[in-house]
Amino acid sequence: MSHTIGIRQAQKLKTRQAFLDAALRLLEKQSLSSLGLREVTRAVGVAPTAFYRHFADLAELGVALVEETLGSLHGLIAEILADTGDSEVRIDRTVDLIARHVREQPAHFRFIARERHGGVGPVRAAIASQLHGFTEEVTAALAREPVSEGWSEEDLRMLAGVYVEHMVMTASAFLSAHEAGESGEPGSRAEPDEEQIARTARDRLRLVSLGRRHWVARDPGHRPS
Amino acid sequence: MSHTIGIRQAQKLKTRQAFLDAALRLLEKQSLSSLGLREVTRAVGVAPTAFYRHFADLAELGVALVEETLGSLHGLIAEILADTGDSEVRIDRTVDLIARHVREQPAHFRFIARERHGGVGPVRAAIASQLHGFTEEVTAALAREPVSEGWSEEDLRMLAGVYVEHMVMTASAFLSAHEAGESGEPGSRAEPDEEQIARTARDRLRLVSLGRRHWVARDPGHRPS
DNA sequence: TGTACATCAGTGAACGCGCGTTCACTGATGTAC
DNA sequence: TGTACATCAGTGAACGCGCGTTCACTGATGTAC
Repeated sequence: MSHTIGIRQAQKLKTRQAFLDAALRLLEKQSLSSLGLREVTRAVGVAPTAFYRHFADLAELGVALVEETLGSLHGLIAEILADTGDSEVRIDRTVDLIARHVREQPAHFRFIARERHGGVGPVRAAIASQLHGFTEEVTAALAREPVSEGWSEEDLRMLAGVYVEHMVMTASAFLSAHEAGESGEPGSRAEPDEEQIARTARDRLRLVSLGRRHWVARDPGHRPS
Repeated sequence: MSHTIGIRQAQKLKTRQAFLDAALRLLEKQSLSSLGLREVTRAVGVAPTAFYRHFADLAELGVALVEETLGSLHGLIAEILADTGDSEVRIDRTVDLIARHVREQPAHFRFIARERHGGVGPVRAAIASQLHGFTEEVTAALAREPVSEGWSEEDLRMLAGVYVEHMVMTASAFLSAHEAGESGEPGSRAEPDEEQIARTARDRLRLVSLGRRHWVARDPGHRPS
């Protein structure tokens, strides 16, 4: 091989990953703006100062975490979009896919839900940028479908946005179910369980699907841009 | 009068309100979990210890803030629902109403968006409870409309959830527009302006409206509860 | 109405603590010859 | 391959600071008679 990465670089990457993992775990119970630098280094088992070899501050770590988290989701998006055909089956598969991913890596989804509107600007911006990218991907995929004939670019983008928002919202709902399921839920109001959430998510997709089928483009002369 | 509230009690309420106002202002730039007790008392202009005369901790203040914020929104919900008829006009009015409220009290909406999935449990619970209440109100209002004939309770609740989520989402989108508008926006990607957001919000409502019109209840024999 | 005592919203000093950041360092890894 | 120097990921002591919470207090307001 031309150049295997050195021991030093490999160890550095390992430590960096340890920072990301530890932070993600700590962020299950709190938000990024209340997370402490020393808290993270303590969890990793290194001196506080070691942190600065990898990140300038916690916001930078947060942005890295966004990229790791949402980068891994491009696969999910592709998987959903590949599942073609606008049938009941497709809707079922989509919702199951989201449910499974949330069950498998809840911390990642919780992090995104929490920081999407959280108190750390650069992290909010990174999430917004990634979600925007998802919407673009979905828009392009929708444009390829025969059903989309006659749809304007703007309308397709709107529809794609609905799907992406629905995905985020459904993931967040599944998370609430897990949370409520963990505690003895002595609360007054009964939390919906995973199957109820899945049913609602499917119905929402059906609703949107129906709307899509009957969509009529607005008069293009109205409010020309 | 039988019993005017005393000077002492009046002063106490005034101070309490000052706490809420100061906190809400500070929370425009950060999240509740990073807000400091001393930060709030400093903004109000009282000694740190005065805080404990009103709240046990910042989570309790947060919950009070949720009640103040979302309590004031019941009016908005009622206003939207009173605006009957499933027409273009109704959709326009609804979106305008949200836009106006967000413009008038952005801090309240930002607080809800931020803390809905934030790091403070009791506050999350309080927001969830209020939004659940909104959904119930909307469900009841939808049930009263003639169009809803043949709809199951569960389907109506699903539809109501879509409307409430759409409201929250639209409010949050308007907030992003204000944020981006304030800075010189040197960012790479151009943020949509208020009119673009409004147009997308209206289109989404149209999509849902179409779906509603063509809705067919699932086979009730499927998955009996 | 006037007086004597009770209440309690807000004070201010004091505390111990964990924070983020600095700095000079160490010793394993990398590189040039 | 062996040696001598350079790099740099991680160390550990030290710093000044603001935090949340405690406590005994003060003095205006409330109340009983």
